[in-house]
Amino acid sequence: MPDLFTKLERAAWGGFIATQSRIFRLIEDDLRARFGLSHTEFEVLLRLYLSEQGRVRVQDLAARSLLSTSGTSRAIDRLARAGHVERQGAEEDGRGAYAVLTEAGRAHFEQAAEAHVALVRREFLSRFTPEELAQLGGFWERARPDAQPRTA
Amino acid sequence: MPDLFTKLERAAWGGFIATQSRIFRLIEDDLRARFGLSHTEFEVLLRLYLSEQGRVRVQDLAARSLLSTSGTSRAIDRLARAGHVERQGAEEDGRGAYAVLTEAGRAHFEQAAEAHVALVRREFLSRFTPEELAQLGGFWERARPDAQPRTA
DNA sequence: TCAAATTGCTTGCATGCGCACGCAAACACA
DNA sequence: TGTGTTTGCGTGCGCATGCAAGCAATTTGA
Repeated sequence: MPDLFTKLERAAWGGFIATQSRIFRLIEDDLRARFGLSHTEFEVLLRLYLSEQGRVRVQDLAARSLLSTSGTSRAIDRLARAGHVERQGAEEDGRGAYAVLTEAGRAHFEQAAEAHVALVRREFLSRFTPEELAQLGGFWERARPDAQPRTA
Repeated sequence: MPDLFTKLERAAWGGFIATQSRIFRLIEDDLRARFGLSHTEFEVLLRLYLSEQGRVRVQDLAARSLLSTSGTSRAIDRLARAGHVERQGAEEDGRGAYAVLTEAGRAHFEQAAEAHVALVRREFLSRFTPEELAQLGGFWERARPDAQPRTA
């Protein structure tokens, strides 16, 4: 491994890793300290917030996140204990369950989201010009699984 | 949050997140399935491999990784059980302990590292031209904590 | 010189996670 | 309608992790 990557590759990949781990740690710590939320819980609240009625089926939450169904179920447990969401049986399917954002949860999330965005701007986005941001966006498009490598 | 980010920001930041989580998942799964290693354990082996004598003090390992001292201690436990490393008391300090790479561990790591590099190339590096890789490297420099935001 | 403070590492405990499993509801289909 | 299968969710279990505490070795300082 010491020489398996070229200098160029090391700068591109190693920097990616370093940046990612640094910023994620900051986000985790900030959300936990100021809002009592894990990144996972924040993601769940985000999905609920973006949804029409502020409610989403457990399964849909799991599918959209990186969490398993059981992990999602437990995240909802924690959020429910904190009063941010409530469980609600699905009328149209007796097996199903909704997680529903409470008013308190909505307010709490809005504050957390604002802080989150500020942190991402401060630690990441603000370092680049608009042109560079667009360029980054283009890079990520090409990093997607279905995209083709340069040398096919 | 729905409109807290601009389109431009969303492309740059959201793509970063998506790329990161996708590739890390691939790496984790591959290392686990083919080499029985977690990313954490791989990191520990890497540090040992890069060291002079194939041995590093527990504390130094912890400082370089994202793991706590206790987490490092347990990672060494697992690697020792698998025969990849051995513990060795420090001659110069009776409290200290080295993790030492065994020959088997070295061979195992070399294979894992090769596979790791291949995966990173296939899923990430190969998507970019050398110029773009250099550009990415430059971006990560500016994303470092000590770097200044564009608009100071 | 020797007791107090510090250091290096390990261990008990609590937490979050995924996997496998269980239960109940829904569906398929004869 | 009845039975076998599938689906949606929650729960038991094992594992990895961080924090706080413990233990032994070293360093400090009067």
